[in-house]
Amino acid sequence: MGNWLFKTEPNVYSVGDLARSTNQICTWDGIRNYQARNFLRDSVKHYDRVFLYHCQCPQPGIYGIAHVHRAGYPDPAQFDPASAYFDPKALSTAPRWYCVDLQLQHLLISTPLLLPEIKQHSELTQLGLFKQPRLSVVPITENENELLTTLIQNSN
DNA sequence: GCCAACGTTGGC
DNA sequence: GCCAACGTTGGC
Repeated sequence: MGNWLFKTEPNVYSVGDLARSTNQICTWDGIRNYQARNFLRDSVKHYDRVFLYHCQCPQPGIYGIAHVHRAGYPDPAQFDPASAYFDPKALSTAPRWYCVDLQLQHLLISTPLLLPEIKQHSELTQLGLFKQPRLSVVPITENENELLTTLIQNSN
């Protein structure tokens, strides 16, 4: 069972948007970075746990927890000329980009785990969030998962 | 808006 | 395949 942290800009897509969608399920599409693509295609599995992180906003932090409802499959947006995520070089026979479906488990909008608190914990300084700040899909170790979960439970 | 880090592109 | 130029990311 894997654990992950996915970043999103709430102006583009937020945990609140996910909470309002049908069955609280969404397609996590539009990832256009090869390392993140490889994770989505090869490593993110059904029922894996995903911490949802809001970035590029006044108070960056974890605003929700989801699980993987459907593991990696070709991102439909790459084939859609009307989509901002359209990729003319992607072929249906050779997709370039992958997505997963997420289902929301815990909405933390009113009690997020904010970045300054995450940074206070020395055990979390090795988070992929900090080691690979450009990556929007990063793995979380089991120890990190447990600590993040405890911190989130304590504030809820 | 700034800036550091780092990914991508394209000429050679 | 190298590498300079350029683009993107994300905290502040």
